[in-house]
Amino acid sequence: MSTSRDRTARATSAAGGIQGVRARARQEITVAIKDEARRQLAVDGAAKLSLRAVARELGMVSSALYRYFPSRDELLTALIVDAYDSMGEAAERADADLPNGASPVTRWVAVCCAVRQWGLTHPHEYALIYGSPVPGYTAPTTTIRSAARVGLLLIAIVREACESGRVTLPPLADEARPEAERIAADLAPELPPEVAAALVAAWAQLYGLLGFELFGQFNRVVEERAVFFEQAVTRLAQGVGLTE
Amino acid sequence: MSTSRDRTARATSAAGGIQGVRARARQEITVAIKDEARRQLAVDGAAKLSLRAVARELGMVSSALYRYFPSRDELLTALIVDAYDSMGEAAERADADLPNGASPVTRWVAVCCAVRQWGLTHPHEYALIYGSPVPGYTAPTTTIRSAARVGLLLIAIVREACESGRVTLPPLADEARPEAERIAADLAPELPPEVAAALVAAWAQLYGLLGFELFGQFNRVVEERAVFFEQAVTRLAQGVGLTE
DNA sequence: CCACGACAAGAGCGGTGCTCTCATTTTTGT
DNA sequence: ACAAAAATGAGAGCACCGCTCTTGTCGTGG
Repeated sequence: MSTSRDRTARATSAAGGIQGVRARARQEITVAIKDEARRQLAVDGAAKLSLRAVARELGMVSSALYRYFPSRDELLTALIVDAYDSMGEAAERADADLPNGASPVTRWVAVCCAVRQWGLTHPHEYALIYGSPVPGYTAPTTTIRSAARVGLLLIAIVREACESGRVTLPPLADEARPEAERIAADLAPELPPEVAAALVAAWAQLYGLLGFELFGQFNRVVEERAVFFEQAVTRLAQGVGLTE
Repeated sequence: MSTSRDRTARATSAAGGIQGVRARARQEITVAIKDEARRQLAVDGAAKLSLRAVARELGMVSSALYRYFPSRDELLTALIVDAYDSMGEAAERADADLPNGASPVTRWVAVCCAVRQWGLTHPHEYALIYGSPVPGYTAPTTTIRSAARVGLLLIAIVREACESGRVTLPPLADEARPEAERIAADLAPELPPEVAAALVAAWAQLYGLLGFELFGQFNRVVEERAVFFEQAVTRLAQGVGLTE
């Protein structure tokens, strides 16, 4: 009788920690699944990611996997969120690693290059998030926070540059003003409308450059891709009005 | 006896034309397969395109389809080539439809808008060619001719603008010069290196803008996408040095 | 201590891409 | 003109896929 009490106690304190062994195991298995899936993703690409193969590799039967992810798409969604976060973190770290007084242009270029570097290191994950997310599909709310990290960082850089008077941009054509004002109001009210609009455009263009490099469109066209990219994103910085 | 001769004769002249009935049938069935595949692509996206479903819809058995396309990937490649051509044709027509003395900037914007319009009309086909073509994959030689059409058109516009002295761009930073010269030499020897390099960057950036719109990255960010796009590609034109 | 709920395992369903064999039909060489 | 050769279609079958359902086991909370 005392033994059984001991066992119960152990289950909810010593061995299991605060959550109990089961909750702990669930968490561990969940990340194991994601890790293995990410591994297969990096090798074969998203199209060939197979729940059965993941399960097989983990020594479990495929149906067991559905206790952790209700479908293959849900697994992919989880990988997407992780990828956004991984990329966002890389970008933020690149910015944070800069010496304190770094100029806005320097920060902008550093962040862009960090994004590129992340993409080069994780091409399939990049394809997963910026490739072809089924046209018509809108990301679940849980992803948008992670997805926005790089964008928010770029906004912050430009905002700070703005506040110290290091952003100048010619005024907008009349027909483009209203939408620019809308964008600025939604995205960064502190920014002049023409800067906010230019920033959104530059943001998209950055991923155009990177996508072309990663997806082979630059094959036999651009060779020295690092210098080409740096040159292009420097001009992008000028395009949003960053002057130093 | 005369009947058998007649039948033979018909087979190689009247009914079959110069090529024989079989070659003709092969051609027709090939396009029928591609049409049906394109139909399914437009509905469900590339991931769900299924040879069996195509065969079923065409009233043939799935194995018969392999007489026309050796694999699902080959079918997709054929669709890719057609998509590039369709898009290239749309762009070329938009340029050709302009009044004769249209300025380079006007032509540039018109071509970009035509590309956008094509993408909006064929989102899944756009995703097929500019989405995620398996990182590491290099397009078969047959596709590059079709893939280059829009690019060549943009080059032509800039070249003509250049010849009439309507292109000016600040000189390049030293470290970016060699690669710019390489690009110019390979792509358009008539163009100044800084223009050629800027053109390649603008080309990629155009697809960044379009991809973000088509793939939902602009959801809840940009609303008036047509005016935003036109504004952005106008600035892209300025970025390659087009002045009017 | 026990009933409940989380879990792993297995069988199974309908689908996929692709291969192989076999009969039929067209083309082609003599 | 006829037989050999090549092209085509049909069908069965293999291995794999995502996903569901049932069954038995084992932590866990009342």
